Amino acid sequence: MAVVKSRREQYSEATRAALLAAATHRFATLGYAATGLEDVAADIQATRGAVYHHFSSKKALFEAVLDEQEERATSRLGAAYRAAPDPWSGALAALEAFLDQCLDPVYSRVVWREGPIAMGWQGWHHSEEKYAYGLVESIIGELVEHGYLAALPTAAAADVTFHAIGTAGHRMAEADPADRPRLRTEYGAVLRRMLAGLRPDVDPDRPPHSEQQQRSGQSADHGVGEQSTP
Amino acid sequence: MAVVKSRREQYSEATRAALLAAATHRFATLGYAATGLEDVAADIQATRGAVYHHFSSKKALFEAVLDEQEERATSRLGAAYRAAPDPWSGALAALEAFLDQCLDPVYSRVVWREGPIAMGWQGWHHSEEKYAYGLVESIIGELVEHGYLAALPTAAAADVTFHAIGTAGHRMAEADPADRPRLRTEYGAVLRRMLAGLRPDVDPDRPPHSEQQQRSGQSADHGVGEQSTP
DNA sequence: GTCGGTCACATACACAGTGTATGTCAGTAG
DNA sequence: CTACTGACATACACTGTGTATGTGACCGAC
Repeated sequence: MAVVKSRREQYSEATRAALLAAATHRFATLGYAATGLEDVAADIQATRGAVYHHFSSKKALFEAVLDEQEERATSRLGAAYRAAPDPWSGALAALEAFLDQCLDPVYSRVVWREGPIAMGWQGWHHSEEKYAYGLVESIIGELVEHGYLAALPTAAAADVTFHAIGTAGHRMAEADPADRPRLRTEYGAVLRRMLAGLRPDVDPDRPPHSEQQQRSGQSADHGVGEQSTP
Repeated sequence: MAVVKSRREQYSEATRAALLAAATHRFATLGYAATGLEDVAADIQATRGAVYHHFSSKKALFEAVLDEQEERATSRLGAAYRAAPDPWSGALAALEAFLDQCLDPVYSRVVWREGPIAMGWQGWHHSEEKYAYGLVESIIGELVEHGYLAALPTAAAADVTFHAIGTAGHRMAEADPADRPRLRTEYGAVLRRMLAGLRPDVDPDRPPHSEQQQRSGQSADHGVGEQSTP
C-alpha cells in the first residue's frame, strides 16, 4: 500500500494539513468561539469552501485538531510510563511528562480550555477516554491492582487525578512564562503529595497533629471572614 | 432605607427576577450556547427588549445567574466551616458541604460547566475568587498556617484542591441520580485521601511498599498497552 | 491528444442569533 | 391635567455557520 499519489491527491493532502495547522494556531490563540472559518481559510489563501470540503463542520475541524494534539501527547506519556522500571516510578515519570506536555500552550489551550467548550463537556470527556484520561485510568488501575495504591474505586481516583493534573498544567500554561519553572515545582510538589495520599499506608481518618490545636480557648470561628447571608 | 416601592418598581423587580429564574432554568438544562434570549423572554411572556433592558448582554445575564448560585453556595460552605470546632474538621465539613452543593444539578451545571464557556476561563476563574475558590484558598491557607498541612504554596494547593473537588461534584451531578450515593462515597474517600496527602507527616518521596515489587523478572513493560506512534 | 468524468475547491444564499436604535404606552410627579 | 420618565416592544443591522450550486483543473480511456 501507500503507492505513489497523484498530484491532485498530494495537493489535497497539503491543503488539509495547512487548514489543520492554521486552525490549530487560531484555536490555540483566539479560542474556538472567536475563530471564524473564514479567517482560517484566508490564512492559507483559500475560502470556507475548502474547509467544508475537508471537514464536515467547524466542530469536526476542531476535533481533528484536538486528536492530533492528543495523539502526540498520549504516546509521550505512555512511553515515559513504560520506560520506568516499576509502575510507581512509571506513574511519577508519566506525571512529569504530563506536566511538561501541559506547558505547551497549544496543547494546554486546545485540549484543556477549548476542548470542553467546542465539543461540549460530555463529548470532550468521551474523546479523552481514548487519550490522556484513558492512560491515567489504566495507570491508576494498575497501581491499585499491584498494591501501590489503596483499594479505591479506579474510576473516581482516575477522574480526580486526571483533572487535578490537567488543572495544574492548564494554570501553568496560562501563567507568565517567566513564572513557569517555579509553578512547575510548586504544582509538582502538591500533586506528588496528593498521589501519595492514595497510598495504602496513609490513614486519611487519623486527625493531624497541630502545634496549635490546644491553644487558648478561641471560639469556633477560626478566621475565615463572615459571609453575608442576605 | 428600603422605603416602600412604587408599583412600577415592584413590577420591574418581579420581571427581572422572573427573567433570572427563566434564564437559570434554560442555562442549567440546555447550556449557555443553546439558550436564546428570545426563548428566555418568551418563557415569561416578554420579548428580548425586556432582557436587554435589565441586562446589558447575554453574558451579563449569565453572570447574574452565576452570582446568585455562588452567593448561596459560598455562604453554606462558609457556615459549615465556621461551625466546626477546629480548622481541620472545618475543612472536612466544608468538603462535605461542597459535595452536597455540587449534587444540585443547577449549581453544578451553571457554575462548573457553563461558567467557563460563557465567561471564558479567565473571567470565570476571576469571578470564582469571590466565591467558592476564594473560600477554599483561605481555608487551605489557614490549615497551612496552623500546621495542619505541610508548608506548601497556598495558591497551588488551593488551585488543585478546588478543581479536584469541583470535578468530583461535577461528575456526580452528571451521573444517573441512582448512582449518586455510591459516587458520593467513592469521591469523598478519594478526596479525603488526597487532602491527607498534604499533611506534614506524609513523606511523598518514600517509595511505597508493594507485595509484587520483587516478583518474577518481567520486562519494564508492566501492562499498559503499546501506543501506536505513527 | 482529446474527451468525459470526477474531484477540489469557490461562490452565493438561507438562516439563526446577538446587539442596537427607535417607538409606544402606562405610571408618576408637579 | 400635563409633561416626563422608565419599562418594555418592534424593527433592523451585522456576524457567522451551514448548504446548494457552480467551475475549472486534473486523470484515465480510447
